[in-house]
Order: sequence, then C-alpha cells, then structure tokens
Amino acid sequence: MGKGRAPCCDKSKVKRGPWSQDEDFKLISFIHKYGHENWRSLPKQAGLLRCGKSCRLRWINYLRPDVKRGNFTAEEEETIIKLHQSFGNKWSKIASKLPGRTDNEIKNVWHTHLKKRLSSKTNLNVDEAASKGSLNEEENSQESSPNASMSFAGSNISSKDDDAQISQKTFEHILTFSDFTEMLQEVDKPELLEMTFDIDPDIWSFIDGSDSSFQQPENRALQESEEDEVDKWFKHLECELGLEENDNQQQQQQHKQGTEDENSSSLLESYELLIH
DNA sequence: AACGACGTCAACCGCTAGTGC
DNA sequence: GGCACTAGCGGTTGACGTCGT
Repeated sequence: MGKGRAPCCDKSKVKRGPWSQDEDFKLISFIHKYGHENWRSLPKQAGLLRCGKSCRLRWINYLRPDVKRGNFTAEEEETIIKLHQSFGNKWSKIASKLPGRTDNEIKNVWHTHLKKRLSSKTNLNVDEAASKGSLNEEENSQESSPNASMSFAGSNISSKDDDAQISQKTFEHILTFSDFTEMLQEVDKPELLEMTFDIDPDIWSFIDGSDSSFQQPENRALQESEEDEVDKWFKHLECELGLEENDNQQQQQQHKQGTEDENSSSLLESYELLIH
C-alpha cells in the first residue's frame, strides 16, 4: 500500500509554518462555497500555496465551525483519562467521544497535563481514595466556575452515538447573525476590551451558526440566499481578526470608528471577490 | 532587564487503512 | 490480486510564551 507513491505535494512549492489570516479566510470561504470533497486539489482551487494535508489539518483542528476553543473542563479531562484507559493512544477514537475536541488537541492535553497528573498521582500512592476525593473536589470547584458554560451537553454521549448526534450536540450553541452582532457589542464593553483573543470562540460559534451547511452541499442554495449575511460575517470576522492582530485598545477603538487600514481593505476586497 | 529552562500547542511527517480501477 | 491514490491517524518537532533566577 502506498509503496513508492508520489509525495502528496511538491514541498518546494508549498508554504509551510503558521497560517496567516489571509490563508484562513481563503480556506474558510472556499470550503463554505464548495465543501471539501478533495483535499489534494483544494489548495490549488482555493488559491492556497499549501499542501492538501496541511489544509485538512488546519480545517479540522482550527477552522472547522464545530471546533470548541478554550480550556478543557474537568469533566472533559476526566473523560479523556477514562477513555485513554480503554482505548490507549487512539486519539481519534477518544476525540469522537468529545464533540468539538480534536484528536490533536486531546493528544496535546494528554501529554502536557493529564499524563503528568496521573503519574504524580501514582507516585503519591499514599491513599488512593483520599487522592480521588481531592481530585473530585477540584473538579467540582471547576465545574461551578464560569468556564463550565463552555462544557458541552453531550459529555455522557454513549458509544452508540453517531456523527449526526454528535453534530446535533455540538450545534446546540448555534448563533444567528444578530446574536453575533450582539456579541460584538458585548466585546465593545470596556470591561471586555482586554479580552482580545477570548472573542475567538465566539467567532467560531458564529461560523458554526451561520454555516451548518459547511459539509452539506445540498444546502448551498439556501446559503446563496444568505449571501448578504455571509458578507457581513466576513466583514465582522476580518474586523475581529484585526483586533487580534493589533492588540492595543487604541487600535480597537479605531476599528469601532470604522476606520480600516490599507491591508484590511485589500483583504476585504479579495474576500468579497471570493464570495461573489 | 536579561537570560535560560520549561511548558504549550499548532503544524509537520511518515505511515496505514480504505477505496476505486 | 495488485496498483495508485486519498483520507486519516499518531508520533514528533519547533516556535512561541511564561516563569524563575
């Protein structure tokens, strides 16, 4: 299998390393319009100088609408630990039980947090019951924290759940465009100004909400009728990414005043070309 | 303030499974 | 059955951020 096959792409002609906002936009808008039936040809069609594999990874691990951003809840971590005991390093299998979480993310959390936690627990090994109790206390306190709102309703999804059910759970927090607008107004509140990157999950939530047809080509007709909305979304998304890039409040205020620098203007033009 | 050690996580790489011809 | 190809998986890497000295 695959013996002597050609490389997936010409590595001398593809860009590598971190993705730029421009590339993200191109990928999102292409998949939004055409789906992702063929990852190999996608980068060329989307005008990306990336390997198809890289596009797929970027989409799955970061840009996909149902990817949940933010810290893992204690409940999720507990689930990962339990599932790891059952499945071992089958990260994709574990990820399938944690809607919104990617195998890559789970793998990272395992290696950076959970493995250490488990080994330290093993090393202590003084009173297993007592250590479990303290862990539970910690979890309980975290569950009552504001972050708990990030947790998903489907943490107890049975192994029988199929993708559709998982998607349903994941899409429970779907937002409409007006919801997103309200969210932006929330972000404008002075006490939230410093949370420049924390708005990220909201953006994904909005993408989630407006684009449940991402992987459903049959819904593309519907999506055309929502073109104006998508257009607005791109503008807002660009604005938000601009905030992320320019991390001082003065620049945020410039955005609020509707001023756009040359870069964002040219970006917007190209995105509008992609959309229309 | 400067530096090194350490932690985190996005992205890459190589491999295998699945599929179609 | 064998080959060619793509999607997906899991291990690894390296850039970047944070912390301690």
